[in-house]
Amino acid sequence: MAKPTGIEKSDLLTAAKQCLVDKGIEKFTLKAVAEQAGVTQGTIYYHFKTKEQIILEIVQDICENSWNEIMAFDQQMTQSALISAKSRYDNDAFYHKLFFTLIVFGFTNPSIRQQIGQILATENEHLYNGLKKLWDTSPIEGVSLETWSIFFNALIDGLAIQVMMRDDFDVDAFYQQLEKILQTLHHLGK
Amino acid sequence: MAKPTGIEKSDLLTAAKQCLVDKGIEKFTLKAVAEQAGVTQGTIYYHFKTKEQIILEIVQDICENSWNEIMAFDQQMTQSALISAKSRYDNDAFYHKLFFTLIVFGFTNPSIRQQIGQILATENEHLYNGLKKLWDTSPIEGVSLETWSIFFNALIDGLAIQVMMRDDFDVDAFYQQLEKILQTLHHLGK
Amino acid sequence: MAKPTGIEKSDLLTAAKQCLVDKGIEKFTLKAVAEQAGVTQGTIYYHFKTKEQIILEIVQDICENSWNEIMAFDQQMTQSALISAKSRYDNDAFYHKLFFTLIVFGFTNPSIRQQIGQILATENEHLYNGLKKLWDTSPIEGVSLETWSIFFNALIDGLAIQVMMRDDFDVDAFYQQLEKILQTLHHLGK
Amino acid sequence: MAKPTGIEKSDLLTAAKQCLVDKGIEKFTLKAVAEQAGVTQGTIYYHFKTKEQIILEIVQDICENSWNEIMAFDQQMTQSALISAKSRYDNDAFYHKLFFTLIVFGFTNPSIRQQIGQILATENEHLYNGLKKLWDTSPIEGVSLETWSIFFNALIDGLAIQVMMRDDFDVDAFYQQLEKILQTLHHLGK
DNA sequence: CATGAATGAGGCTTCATTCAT
DNA sequence: TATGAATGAAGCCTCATTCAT
Repeated sequence: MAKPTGIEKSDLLTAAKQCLVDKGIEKFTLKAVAEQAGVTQGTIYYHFKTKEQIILEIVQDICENSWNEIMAFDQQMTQSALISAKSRYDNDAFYHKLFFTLIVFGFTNPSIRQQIGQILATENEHLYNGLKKLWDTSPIEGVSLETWSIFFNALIDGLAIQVMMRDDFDVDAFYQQLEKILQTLHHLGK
Repeated sequence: MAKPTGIEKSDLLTAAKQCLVDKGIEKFTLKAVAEQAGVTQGTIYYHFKTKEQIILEIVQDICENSWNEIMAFDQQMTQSALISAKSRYDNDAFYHKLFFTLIVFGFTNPSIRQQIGQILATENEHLYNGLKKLWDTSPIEGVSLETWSIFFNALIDGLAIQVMMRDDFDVDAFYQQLEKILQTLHHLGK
Repeated sequence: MAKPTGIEKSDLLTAAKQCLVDKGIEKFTLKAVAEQAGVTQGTIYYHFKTKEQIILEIVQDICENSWNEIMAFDQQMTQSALISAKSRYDNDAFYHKLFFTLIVFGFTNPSIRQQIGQILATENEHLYNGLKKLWDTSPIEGVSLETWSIFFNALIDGLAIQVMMRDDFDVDAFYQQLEKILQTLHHLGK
Repeated sequence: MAKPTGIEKSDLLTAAKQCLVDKGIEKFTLKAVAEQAGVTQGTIYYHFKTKEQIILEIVQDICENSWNEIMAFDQQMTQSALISAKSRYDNDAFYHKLFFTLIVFGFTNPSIRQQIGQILATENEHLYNGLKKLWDTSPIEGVSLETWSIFFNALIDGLAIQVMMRDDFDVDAFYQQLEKILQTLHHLGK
């Protein structure tokens, strides 16, 4: 008993994220996390002070790490990649479920809420940088690029909801038309 | 003991909604609902078979009733009313919190998920009807009005998230610029 | 509301017996009895003061009524009818289950225990009367007919247990050999 | 809080048996077991998955352990020891109450019923072995020793019922006459 | 470092019982 | 006479958390 397992905090966080998405908020128990990670409950308490702390660190982790991966598309930004990359169901249902779950946590937990706000701000910024590369100026006068970035970020999240909740949502058809909207906007700017 | 209270199922549902928003998923307990409604836990079980049933009936209730009130703006639909009405924070943070909470419930509960999908479809339809009145044809060729309704519905939900999670979000400034986007789209269609 | 249902105490007792056997002691609830009888729980409280009272009246009912039917075989008493009649599984698994259930109730309820004791005494007496008709004198000197009646009554109950609890119990084979035992005893007495 | 108690599963089972006999099926609560064992309810759930599991393990325990003690008489088997040993009220009212209680549980729980059946089969076997030592051959032609063992086992259980339920049952007088029956059977075999 | 045993508070649920109608 | 709404106590069970080893 009491052998080093070589398990690190990040492993526990990964297990915790998986649990949160798989079981939902109500059944997100430390027992479940421990099982998922292959350790005992006691071990979790060696790494985290409380259950809430785990959730907080998940949020921080997303803020710091996950974002990088998700925003890798930053590089080869094209027209509709703007939106599609983060929204395609297959790629990130997991991420979006996790994200929305944390948002709902945020409703009653100021500290989480604030961090989620921070993440959103960062997302907006990333989109802003992407837009700057694509568009010389805003396609519509009086609408700043900052506003456009918020606009698209909101669109991304809202679409994720539709995709996740509606079985009959035709993602591909929608993106084809979305592409046209973006092209039109692009031409407006010239 | 055991006197009629004159309390009806709808009162319990109202109390339950309030609790769900106030306390969050984890602390959404039947004790809390009972207290909120001014009855005993036993009474709740006289009206609902299980806790899950309460949540299900909340979703159904939203589907059937709440929507009417929220969509009252259907009548005097103007340009940006399209979006703003449902999104203004002060008006319906309650509704949006409730809605997102149920969405997250839906992640792990197929039966709820399906109903939420239904609600989204209905929302899309309402927006579609509003758009038909505003626009003779789609402002952009190849983009159907159905797509636009999904587009705006997603935007509404995504914005709600930003509004709810970010203290520094300047709602008014954003809506002013959103208005311009809508005007531009409107003129495109001519 | 509040219509006479023509339901009488005996109907409720019948329903209660059925529940007791079907659901077992732990799940013997008044709700179950009410459903079985097709009335509401309130109705039960019109006829019985408490749940315990129902059980008590079941015992009394068995003591007074059921016994007559079960002991109808008294008339055509033959050799092994002595035992078989009351023991054949198909005929009275119901009765035996009820009886043993009440016995176990009696372990912790003196008033029930006493009545069960009374029932057993009556059973012994019935068997005694049957034996008197079959045998002029006891087949074994020094063993009274009273003892034989207890002996056979115990055998009947003990066999019922074996029959009820063992799937592989070969009732017919056993009774064939039991018949031989009884015949031998019969001849001993001559 | 949360200090090792040195209590083991077998201690909890012992406490549970005591409760089952003392309080009866209906009042056999985990709270009662916990108090009897001097632990908290939570501790019980650390060792057993459900309440039903406790009952199941009681049955298993009887099957494996108790039997050895009870059947110690196997060694010095004499005539009526055959029956008396297991039946004398003072010795094992506890065991018999427990046993009958479990039988009644078995009525509505197949898994328990099956194990009880197994126990009965084992009892029959033990009696069979005892009989083989006492009797060279069966006292009555056509009646196998297996049948006799079932016969006596049933008698034992049936008598236990009479002894437990009737205050006025004269155990000693009955056993004296039972002895005579056994002697007669013994002589028949010669 | 890590564990397993233990805790106690609290959650969901059932149930006997009551009472106004 | 019968009912349905309501109650509150109690039951089973889960869970975050603690602590000796």
